[in-house]
Amino acid sequence: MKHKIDESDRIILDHLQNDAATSIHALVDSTGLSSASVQRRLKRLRSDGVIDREVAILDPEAMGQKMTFIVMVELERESLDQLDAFRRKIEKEPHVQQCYYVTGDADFILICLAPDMKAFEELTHRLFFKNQNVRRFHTNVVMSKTKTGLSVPI
Amino acid sequence: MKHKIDESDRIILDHLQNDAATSIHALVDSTGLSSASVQRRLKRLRSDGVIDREVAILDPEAMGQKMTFIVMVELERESLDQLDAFRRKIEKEPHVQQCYYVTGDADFILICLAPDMKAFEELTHRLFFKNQNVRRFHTNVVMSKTKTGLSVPI
DNA sequence: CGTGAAACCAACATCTA
DNA sequence: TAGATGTTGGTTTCACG
Repeated sequence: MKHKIDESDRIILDHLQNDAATSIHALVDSTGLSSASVQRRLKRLRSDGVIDREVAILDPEAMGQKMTFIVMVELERESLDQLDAFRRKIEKEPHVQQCYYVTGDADFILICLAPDMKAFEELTHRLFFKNQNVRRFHTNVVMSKTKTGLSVPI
Repeated sequence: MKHKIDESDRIILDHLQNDAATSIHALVDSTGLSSASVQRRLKRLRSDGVIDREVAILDPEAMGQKMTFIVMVELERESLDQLDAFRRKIEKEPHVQQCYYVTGDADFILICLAPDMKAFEELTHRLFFKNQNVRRFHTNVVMSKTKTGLSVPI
């Protein structure tokens, strides 16, 4: 459970979060460990949840999702029930890519994808305007993405 | 280059963005296509950049990055040079996971990771306080992550 | 459908903190 | 003593032709 991550682990993880298909042989080369040892470490890193999952990153543009929006949402009432209700709604909405519950003026910050403005407007209707518990929301349109990904500093 | 994505592609991509290690056989089953066809499609999806890359998602907590911050940054002057300079700085900073250039009050919105408050404070010094061109910045601390990932709606 | 490469797994001896 | 390592070898899986 408690996983002490040493230098070799770091090397392995650094490779994998750039390319999940890195061969064991390549990891053997860069760590200096044996193949068996690398395999054991990999297994542990996965089962301990250090490696959460391995996924393909798709290009949103190519998938027709040409626009990205960052939305700050302020709720009317912040009871636990209301928060959960909102979360559940978000969970089911594929156009919301990320959702953070935060301190400060806003309650939630969302990152949304949509094919165009019209689609986004419809999304805001579904999620916010029709939702009594949303006091207000504020949208920033993304002009360009300087950095994406979910890389963790090693 | 221009990639027309049909229903079978969608099925394939949907699987892969949940699990990059999905076997070709599994894709054959869910698409009804032949093994060869799935392989061809896969190859094209990759070379056309629809599949940008395949990566391991690490658990930030397990890596000692227990805190997440969302930072709105407003620049002093928005000349192209200034924007690029800022971008370059961000690019090199591993603790900045994502960076978006946006419309609205803020110029940039960042998502940052740090082990603790102290480390984040140091980050703000490096990136913002010491930077003449940053007029102001505003931080939201993430209390919980309702939704993470970079999944694209299919 | 067959083939070869790679990943997987188990067993055992060694080393050391 | 408990845990991690390297070696070996056998088995399985899977992509690819």
